[in-house]
Amino acid sequence: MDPTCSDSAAGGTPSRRPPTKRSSRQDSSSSSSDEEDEAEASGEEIADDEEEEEEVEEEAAAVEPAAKEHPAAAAAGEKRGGRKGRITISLKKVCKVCKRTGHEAGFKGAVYIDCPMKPCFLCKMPGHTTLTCPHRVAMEHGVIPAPRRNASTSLDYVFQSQVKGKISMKGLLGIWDYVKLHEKITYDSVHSCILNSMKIDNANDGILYTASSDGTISCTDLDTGIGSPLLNLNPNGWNGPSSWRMIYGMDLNTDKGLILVADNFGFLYFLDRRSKTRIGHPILIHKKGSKVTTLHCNPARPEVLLSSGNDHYARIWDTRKLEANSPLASLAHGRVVNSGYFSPQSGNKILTTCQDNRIRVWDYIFGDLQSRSREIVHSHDFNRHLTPFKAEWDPKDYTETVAVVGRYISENYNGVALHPIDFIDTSSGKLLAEVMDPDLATISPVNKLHPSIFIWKPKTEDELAEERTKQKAKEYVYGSGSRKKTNGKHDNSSDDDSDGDSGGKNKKAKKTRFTCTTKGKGKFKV
DNA sequence: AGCGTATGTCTCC
DNA sequence: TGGAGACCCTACGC
Repeated sequence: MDPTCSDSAAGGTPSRRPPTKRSSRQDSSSSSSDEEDEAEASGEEIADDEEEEEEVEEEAAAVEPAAKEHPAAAAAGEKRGGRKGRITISLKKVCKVCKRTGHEAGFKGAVYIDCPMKPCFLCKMPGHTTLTCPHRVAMEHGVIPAPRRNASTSLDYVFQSQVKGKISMKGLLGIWDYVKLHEKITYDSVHSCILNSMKIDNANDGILYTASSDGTISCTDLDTGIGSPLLNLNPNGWNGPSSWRMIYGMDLNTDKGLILVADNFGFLYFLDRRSKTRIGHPILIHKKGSKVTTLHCNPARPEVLLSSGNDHYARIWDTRKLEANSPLASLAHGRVVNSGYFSPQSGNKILTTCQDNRIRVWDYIFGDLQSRSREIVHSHDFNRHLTPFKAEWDPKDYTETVAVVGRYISENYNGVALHPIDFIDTSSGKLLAEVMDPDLATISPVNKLHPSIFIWKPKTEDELAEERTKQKAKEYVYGSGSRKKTNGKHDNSSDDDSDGDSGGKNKKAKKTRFTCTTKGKGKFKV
């Protein structure tokens, strides 16, 4: 029944991998140093560049004292079954990424050092690393550290009970009022696999719809906790991964009383909310066999549907005349599209998150959709192990410009690597704020902003006018050449970015149309 | 503290 | 076309 228990898991640990053609550049640094050891033991020269690093060599008889200082050497000696011969302990710098010597990549304290042999991890362009990427968000400017908390709070309770607690089951659904934490209820019988989407039916207060990788849609009454299944795409149970259907995308069309559902094979289903029955036949809306990641009904025109999928497309549909291969528009992306959302008020804009490390914005869905209005470089290209990152609109931002999205690349916060949650002005690509908390050391791929509680305060007309004046003064002093320097050859957010540079140069980018209040905990950079 | 491992997509053969 | 293997900053249990 559980697809995750299948034998479909690919890859495996490096130690299980058979040898490949890349014999001189093996997967792990340990294996490559083993090779060097072997080579030296047999008198061969090592082809690698000789760097200035020293090598310590010990005779087998002297292993014991060496092992005290170098446990790895002892382990290596044991592995070889006490084979007599010279033990070489290499102190060469070996890059974990490209396996070459002479440089290192990885964490140095809380700062991650990039491999200079690879393209930039952030914007994917060659010639520089993440640290020097023009799209890099710098932490050093205008940061006000949050006070470290020692006292236990209600959040600590949640953390202790949920994160640290032993939760071995999958598909748990927890519901609580955040001011009454002790009344939290956990349901373990609603789904048997991970929950991918949840929607509360605003027209029927207290009804929650959930979509899961177990292939079912459930409807749960939040007051009574009574749930009922609405749809099961795997009525015949587990017959292997090739036939197991999982549901990721789901949305409600409250006008028509419909629930729209999409599976990991590219098909869209309609459910009638009241009769709890399927309507019509499944319709192929993305490449056959590819996952549909999100569905979103347009808030102003509920018959207009946005789907995004693993086939590198986001598509707009008219659900009144829906047929396969008949989208109103197909929006091409560089890689898998993690999510796509209409803007929350007018529904005229589209915001997508793609695994090519770019957030894309279309300003007007009834205009020319062939090319996106903006493309914002942002670090979120991590899909394995984690829920895919999804940028979302701030639902209470009437100007439909602010989006929230978690960031993958960490920042050094008082010696700790933390992953901020970014607030981005999608009209310019500028970072408005980043939120961090030492108690939140994990990555936050999915974030929901409160529908009514503001952490943003729109600027007054006077403040805006003052900023415009300051900006003009800067342009006069520095000229307009900075944009070229900043963006270089990268085609990023600036197609119609009249303000000049985008995401990375944040000393200038910090102030735009919003300020951020210091309500609550965590760190805000404005 | 350190190791093992689940997990998804992409590229190459 | 499909399968095997690679993959840069995880999170968590043992």
